[in-house]
Amino acid sequence: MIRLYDTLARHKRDFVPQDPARVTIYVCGPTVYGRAHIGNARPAVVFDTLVRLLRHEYGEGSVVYARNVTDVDDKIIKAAADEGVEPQVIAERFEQYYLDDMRALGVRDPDLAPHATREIAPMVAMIERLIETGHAYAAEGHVLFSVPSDSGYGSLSGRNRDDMIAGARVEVAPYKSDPADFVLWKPSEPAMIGWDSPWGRGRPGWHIECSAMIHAHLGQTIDIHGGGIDLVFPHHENEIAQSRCVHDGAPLANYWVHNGFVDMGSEKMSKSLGNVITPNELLGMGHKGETLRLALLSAHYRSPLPWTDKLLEQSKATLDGLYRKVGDAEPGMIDAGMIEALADDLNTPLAMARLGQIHDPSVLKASAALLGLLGDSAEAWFRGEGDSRIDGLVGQRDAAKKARDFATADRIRDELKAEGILLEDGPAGTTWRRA
RNA sequence: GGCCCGAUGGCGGAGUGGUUACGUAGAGGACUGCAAAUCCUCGCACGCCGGUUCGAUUCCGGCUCGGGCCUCCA
Repeated sequence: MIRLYDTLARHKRDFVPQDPARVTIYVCGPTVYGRAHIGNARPAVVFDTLVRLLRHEYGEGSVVYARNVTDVDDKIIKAAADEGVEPQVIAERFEQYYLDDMRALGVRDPDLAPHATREIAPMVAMIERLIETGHAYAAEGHVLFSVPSDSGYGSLSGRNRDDMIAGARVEVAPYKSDPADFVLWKPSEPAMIGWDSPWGRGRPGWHIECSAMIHAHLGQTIDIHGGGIDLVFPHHENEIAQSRCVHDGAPLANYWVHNGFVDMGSEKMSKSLGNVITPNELLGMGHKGETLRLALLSAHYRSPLPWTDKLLEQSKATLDGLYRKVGDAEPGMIDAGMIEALADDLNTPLAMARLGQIHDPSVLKASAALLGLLGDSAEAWFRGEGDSRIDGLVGQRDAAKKARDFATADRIRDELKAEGILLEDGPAGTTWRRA
């Protein structure tokens, strides 16, 4: 039995899917206007791990995982204008980068990747329905969701309308009939990307996108909805309101799962704070994707994760040890203790501890796969590309050692060490690996 | 101001009302030509003050500090 902390219920709950043969999970994906940073990578890795666990529990083909791509958005429009290209050019470029970066971290592609620009019709239909039922209204080319029309509003984030208005930091637009109302549709100027609609040419608001695509691809009520903790309000709160009002009160998701932030120094990593580091940069510095993945899984997903060089060192050292142990084993049985740890609200640190206790290499290999780790051969992990020059030098040193010319042997070893090649003399001869 | 989290050994990080987390770093030993790897051993860790209890790092209250959200945000 898998247990998950449900943000809506505010405690851990036994996970019971509506249909074990079709478990549905939707995670908010990237808005593709820039390169993903390591904080953006956390939900991708966390939910990839959750999906691996679900597939193990319910069967490979019994889980439908959707992660959307927001490819129309004001930041994309701005980036496109800055470069003098169409928004689509920006969106396609950064989506590709995103996929490349996430794959490098061992994140498998989702089953479905709906794009906002390809799903305008369902969004318009949903907005029309909201207007018909009195939950939305058109004003000055905009369509707004009427928050006072939804009595259940605020249940996810735990805040009421008065709190929101009292704490509002943004000026209220004049066309809103209530300060808490949010945009479903906004007008586009003639030169700007847009679609025709009953309310004139325009583009969708951010929140309606997810509601409409979830309904179109996964159904009225899904099992799990995931995303970063910052999406709880307003994004997910608004999704809930839209979907519930359209579907006669049916819940949008039965479980709400949110990951915590990656911290840089003493504050969160975010583009607006300008303190980001990207997987792309880290990969370029010689760190391996798997090291980044382990680092992201080293804390429980709901805790903040401080990102430091030391964390990367320690993650790398841990993987070195695990790869030494696993060698070139074929996957066998999965360790029950590891599954138990993951099933308890995806306790990856505990799962890692269990992993370290496994002695059988084939059990280790199979168990680590559930975390998306140890997928390489030890050979590939330690050496990467083969290198005949190094093999030659190792041979020379071997000969020197046999002749008891340790000065020469040590010189060769030191020279290789200077370029990051470590030699190890074992009973079966000398092996080398990259630091 | 409103709402919500967290505080564990050098570092990262689980967990538990009374017994070893684990990883990483470090110390000592074995092994080794020397290293590396490996194996063995080691370190009075649970923010502060009260309370409950035979006993609290673990439960309750207060405090201090740190962090997040309050319509850009994973």
